[in-house]
Amino acid sequence: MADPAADILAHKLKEHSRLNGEDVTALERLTYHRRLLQPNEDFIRQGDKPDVAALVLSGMVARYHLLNNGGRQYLSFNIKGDLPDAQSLFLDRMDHAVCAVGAVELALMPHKEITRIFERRPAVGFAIWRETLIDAAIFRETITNNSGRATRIRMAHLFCELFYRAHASGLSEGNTCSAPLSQIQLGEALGMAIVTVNRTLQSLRRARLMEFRHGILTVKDWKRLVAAGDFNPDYLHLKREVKV
Amino acid sequence: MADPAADILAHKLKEHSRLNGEDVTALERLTYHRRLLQPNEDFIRQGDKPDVAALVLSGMVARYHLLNNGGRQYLSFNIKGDLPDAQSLFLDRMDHAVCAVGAVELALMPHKEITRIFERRPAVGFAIWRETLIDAAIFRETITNNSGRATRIRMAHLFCELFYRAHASGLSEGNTCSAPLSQIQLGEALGMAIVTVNRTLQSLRRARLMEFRHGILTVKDWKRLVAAGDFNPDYLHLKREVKV
DNA sequence: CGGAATGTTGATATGCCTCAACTAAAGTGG
DNA sequence: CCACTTTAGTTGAGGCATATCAACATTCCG
Repeated sequence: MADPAADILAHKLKEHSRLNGEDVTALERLTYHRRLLQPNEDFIRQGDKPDVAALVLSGMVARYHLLNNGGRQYLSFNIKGDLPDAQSLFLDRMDHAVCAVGAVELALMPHKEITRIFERRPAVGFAIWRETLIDAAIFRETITNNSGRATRIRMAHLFCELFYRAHASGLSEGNTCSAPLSQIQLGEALGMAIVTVNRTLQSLRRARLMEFRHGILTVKDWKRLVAAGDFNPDYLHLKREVKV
Repeated sequence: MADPAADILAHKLKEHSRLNGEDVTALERLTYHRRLLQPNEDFIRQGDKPDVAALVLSGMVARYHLLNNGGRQYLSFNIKGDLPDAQSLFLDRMDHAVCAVGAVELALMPHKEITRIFERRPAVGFAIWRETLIDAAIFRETITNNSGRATRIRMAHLFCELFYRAHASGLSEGNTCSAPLSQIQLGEALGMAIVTVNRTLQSLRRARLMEFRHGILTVKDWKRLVAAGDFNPDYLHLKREVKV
């Protein structure tokens, strides 16, 4: 019987790539080591040299930079099916850290086993490559979001992305999804002071676009939230249209 | 005789990856079509579906997003040896545009020929994959730079990166390098108003850290510029130490 | 030489950060 | 289980950095 982690991985890669039966079989033969993370626990630190790659099975992880002034800059958030450190397959040292947001379950796969698959099943390699390219596309969008958009638009955009990606991966429940972030963390992701985060959240709530409480995002009016966030999901490069 | 473009490509990939003689031979057998771009000319637009990948032979190209409000957000700048649209090998549609900054010479290589190399020379595929991963690392650093750092640090960091990368590719001349950007473009890269760009440049010049005039960056005091920009080149993932 | 784009300077406005105080919730130990 | 401590969230006031506006200088380019 195949490890359920293999299903999660195969399912995720099929969101954007084509895999045949043998490709999936190769994924099923990988070794998956379980690891549980406490909320806020660091999984990888800047400078580490991992020899395994992680697959998120449940919960949310965050990638971040430490700033010289002691601050923290969140770079992206990853959910079930994501490979937050796939880059470590080809970049020796981590240039950023990865931590758990809320409780997290990971599956760890040895680099050597993964790269060995690439020799016989190039399509698997291309799918994971594509996964890292989508990652990069999300980083680009974040540059634009954090540099070029006003605070309210910026925050709406982040929540659009979080909900859309959760929804596309089947993790939304009705008009809600889990995002166990504090306002402090939102500020460190969006480059805003906490006070501003708080007031911007209130503004979005008063406008009946969305609510965010206790780590639960509730979308009240998707269409207007998308408009308020200048959100266009093309950059996520999903194979199928995702209806919200 | 091999196309000089092949040398440029092989040389670039060797900045971070190991290639053997056969790998280089494979690169030499690629078809390289020349294309010249005028200053400011768009090479690819958002939504395009390229079937060739570009190699920068000379000059500088910029990748950018168009904003809904008509503005422009520059995402990164690429110089000789860079592959600004390598992602198009595996992502159908461009989620951003690429334009020339100053006059540019490109070599275009058919996607099909490149992916055919991957079958026989996986090391070439991994090297180009690594190239796209370094790209992503630079995007991450840009998120941090534009979201988490004050204007003066932010600008110093950008110039550190531009100089360091030019220097690593052998494109610096003494303590200067070419960066044919206008102050308007700097503002659109850093998320600053033009007036602020102008005054921040003056501040860096008065402090005798650097000068930027007529598209020429002159480093007056590298050590202090690095300190002023919180610059640490680890994120560029170069194989060798680069002494400035 | 004239017109457009870019760069420079000064003055003003404002969005957001900082500071501060307080409330609410969550986690801890007796 | 409840006092206690800590962390997260909320509200108000004030100041500063940076955007915006406006005028002018300079360079570029036809």
